[in-house]
Amino acid sequence: MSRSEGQAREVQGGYAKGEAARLRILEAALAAFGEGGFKGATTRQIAEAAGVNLPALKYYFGGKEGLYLACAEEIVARYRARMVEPILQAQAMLEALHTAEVARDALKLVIRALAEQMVETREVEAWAGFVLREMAEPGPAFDILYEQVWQPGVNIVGYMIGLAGGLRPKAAQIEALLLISSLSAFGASRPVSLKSLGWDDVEGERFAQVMANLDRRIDELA
Amino acid sequence: MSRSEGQAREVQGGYAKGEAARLRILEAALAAFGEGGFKGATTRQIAEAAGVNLPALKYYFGGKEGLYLACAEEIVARYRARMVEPILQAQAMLEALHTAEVARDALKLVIRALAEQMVETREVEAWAGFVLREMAEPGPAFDILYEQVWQPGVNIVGYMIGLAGGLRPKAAQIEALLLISSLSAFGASRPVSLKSLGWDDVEGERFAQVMANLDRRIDELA
DNA sequence: TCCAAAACATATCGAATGATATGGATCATG
DNA sequence: CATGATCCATATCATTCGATATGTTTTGGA
Repeated sequence: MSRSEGQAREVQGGYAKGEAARLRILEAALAAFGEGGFKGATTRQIAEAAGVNLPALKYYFGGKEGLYLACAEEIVARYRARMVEPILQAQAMLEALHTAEVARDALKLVIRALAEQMVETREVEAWAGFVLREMAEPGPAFDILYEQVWQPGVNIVGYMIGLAGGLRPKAAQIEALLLISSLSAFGASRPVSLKSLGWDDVEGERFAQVMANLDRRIDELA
Repeated sequence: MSRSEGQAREVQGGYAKGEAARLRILEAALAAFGEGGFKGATTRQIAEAAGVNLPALKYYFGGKEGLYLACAEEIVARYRARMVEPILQAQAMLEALHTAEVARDALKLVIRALAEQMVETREVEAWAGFVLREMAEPGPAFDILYEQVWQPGVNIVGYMIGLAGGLRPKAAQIEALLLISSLSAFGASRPVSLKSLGWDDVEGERFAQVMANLDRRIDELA
């Protein structure tokens, strides 16, 4: 008897080989789910992309849905890894000097970090699709993504917008939603945005141009 | 021999009964594809929701993909029906008086019309999902939606932003993308936005609050 | 070296899905 | 009312998909 019910396996021993395969599967699944959503991606396609055979998915993740949830947790982990520092820094700035101007600078920091996540690599294009899809049509991973990524993000941005200037609390919340949603232009729907702009990437000077627009918008909150 | 190759049927005679069924199928398909995307929706589910049997889909639309394309065309038609008037009005305003202030007012008109489409009904929530999904991951209907809906929308908004104030042409294009994308907060991902705001709809006073934010943003373009 | 745990592979099953063959019911019109 | 076009229903096929039963190879520690 290997492992009990259809549950996923938990790493325990010092076996390193399997962990590598686990990661390959996770990576392939992130890309596949990000593109096609839960139903759009097939287990065979993921297995092939990861260079493993079909039962490996059950072996490591218990099945398709387990793999999907594991992807959500991985996204949360990566999001946190990238956002913890800028958010801490923003909070430090605000504790040191509690003015509207500092709030705007702190907000720029956070928005820049979010934007960098959106733009970074092809890999991120996948998880942006994953998150936005799950927010649009709640699936198995909705709760974890909403509570761990979306809601905290909207809250902190809304809070800072409130401190930043002339918006009343509700208007600040709405502004936070609009601001974060506008980032999706370079997240999930980036290919289209690039086509509209006649660009073929969003790096260097081009990323700076986008950030200039976002920064200007934050300055206008004064 | 009824009709030639797997092609869809074209209405010709004065038969009215079939047209009603055709519309029921189209409506059900819009909702289903809007929620789950091309692969996420099943033909049986659509047929049942429309109150017809399975072969009816082939009979009227030639198959699943034909139905999908018909949905895209229907979306284009509805979009045009709602946007033609505000766009004509905006153009008339600009022809009468070619100033930045008028441009901002004209832009408010167009953005309001777009926002109303996003907010309107549950029905629109479906096609917003349809369009955004197709923009995120190009499928069979990408071309028609991009050329007939997305690109013209971005262009006209970008043009007006350019007229509206202090943005250089490229910055105006970027701003147009950000502005339109921010509307998706109340389009595809509306349920989440409502949850974040503690609202249960976006009507009346609440829609006015959202529009106030958007209008303020347009005023700040000066 | 030995062996149990861990990792991988082959083959196949049952359900769901898109499609369609085939025939019957309904409708508009001469 | 007869007749062909239009519309609808039953039954079934071939694929694809997720899952898993079963057995083999590899790994790392005693």
